[in-house]
Amino acid sequence: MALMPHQPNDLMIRKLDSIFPLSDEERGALQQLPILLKGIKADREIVGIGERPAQSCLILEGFTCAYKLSHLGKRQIMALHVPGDMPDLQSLHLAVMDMSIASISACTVGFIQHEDLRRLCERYPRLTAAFWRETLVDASIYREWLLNVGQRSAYTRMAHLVCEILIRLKAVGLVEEWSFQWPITQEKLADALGITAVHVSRTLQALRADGLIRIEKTQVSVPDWERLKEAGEFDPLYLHLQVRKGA
Amino acid sequence: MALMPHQPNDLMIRKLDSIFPLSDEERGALQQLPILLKGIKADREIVGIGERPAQSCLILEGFTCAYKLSHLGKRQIMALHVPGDMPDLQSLHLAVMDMSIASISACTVGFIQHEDLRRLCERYPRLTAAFWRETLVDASIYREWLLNVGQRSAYTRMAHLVCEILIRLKAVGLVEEWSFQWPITQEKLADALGITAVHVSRTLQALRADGLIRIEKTQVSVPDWERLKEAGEFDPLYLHLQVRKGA
DNA sequence: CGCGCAGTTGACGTATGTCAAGACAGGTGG
DNA sequence: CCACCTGTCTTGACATACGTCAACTGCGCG
Repeated sequence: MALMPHQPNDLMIRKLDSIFPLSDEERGALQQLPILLKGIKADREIVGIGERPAQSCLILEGFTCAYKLSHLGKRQIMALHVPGDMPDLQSLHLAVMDMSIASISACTVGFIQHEDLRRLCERYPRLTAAFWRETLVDASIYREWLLNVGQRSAYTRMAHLVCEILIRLKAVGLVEEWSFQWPITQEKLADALGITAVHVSRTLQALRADGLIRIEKTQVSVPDWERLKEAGEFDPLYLHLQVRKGA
Repeated sequence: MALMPHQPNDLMIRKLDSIFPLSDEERGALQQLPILLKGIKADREIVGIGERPAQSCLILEGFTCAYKLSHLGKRQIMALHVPGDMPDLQSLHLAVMDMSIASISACTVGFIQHEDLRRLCERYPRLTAAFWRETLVDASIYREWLLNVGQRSAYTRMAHLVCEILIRLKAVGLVEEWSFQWPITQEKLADALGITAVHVSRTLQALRADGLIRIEKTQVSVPDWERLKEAGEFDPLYLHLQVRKGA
């Protein structure tokens, strides 16, 4: 398994280092950062809207999501998080949570005190930049989801989401042979895509019939990446996975 | 007029100071920041997707928007910017633009070199935090728009957008008597809300018929704020306009 | 004066929602 | 080990918010 749940600091260090090469000193400082591990069952709220957390969390295993409710009780999932993500890093500078974070599968989460993060940022400005950048990538993903939900058909939207999750999981070593574990119900997919669960069912069937995805239990496989990418109008630029060099 | 286009630094200082009280030294440093002014006509691209800007911009007068296109050429406007906003501050840490910025009315924009911003941030960590926070508020607005586009009816969406613009303009002193200048076409509203221009027309008529808004040329008036707020399911929490005190 | 863009209106089409019934699978208790 | 139960997914019939197309109006600008 590429994931190392018992070394949460390493997961964070590897992720930051991959786009923002760290010095030994910075690496050492991150290694020292206290992270409190916690196992969480599926469908549990981790942070609620309106709260004022004194810590941020780091996903180590499993999946979480960020969501809000409309007045009619309809839920919009605004982001899905995979291992390595820090879903509420924003709370470091925005006192009040404007969304809720919940687990969508059983997961392991690490908690980091804001106090510790602030100290770290004060001493290492480059780490500040790295964390800031993380939140900017989150924002970029929100923008792409807006395009997805606002302008694309259910079919394209779904294909796009599968592409995104595949690439993000690949980046943390959780994809093998174009195949990955993705324990998510159709109802949650519906909330993420802004359609109904019934329509998710039909849309997935269409994607399967077209040979773009295969699903067995919670295992998703992509037999033809190029075709899925095209169907989802997917361009990974918005994930900012590399610091693209040159002009 | 509350706006001072000839003192761009002041606009920025006032905005940052209002949520993040600045020391005299920080204020002085911001005052020194070179800002290059430029007048821009309506419907001009200011920064394009794929570019690698060496500067960020600050809106001084008028309105701009951030957008992307789907493969079918449909446009999603992901954000509207009002005076005081920095639409592409993100480019400070994300090398490649993942969206385009364009004027939606004639406007005055100030350009700030990344180099200068970086120097400023290195010397004044609290300013780093303030700028970081700005980008976090942008992200929060994207999230609310996702909820808006994904889960609410056209009628509610439109009411919500009007509420948001009113509050944001109010924050920079551009609202008088629940009334403000908003030179935006219905086609652009359509692109922002993820509906068609024809449907915008009908929706605005419904809002007018219900006495929630009045429109004369480019002047928008809100006769009954409480009712509009309710119709738009609007809660300004997500704008993070104050650092809410206490638990 | 007239061109052109923005907005309006009506008729009609459709992607997606709603409701409701049934199938299936996984977990639990007897 | 079976029986049951609950949550998830599927399927069909039908409803609707919103899209599409096209014609028309009005107004600002050259």
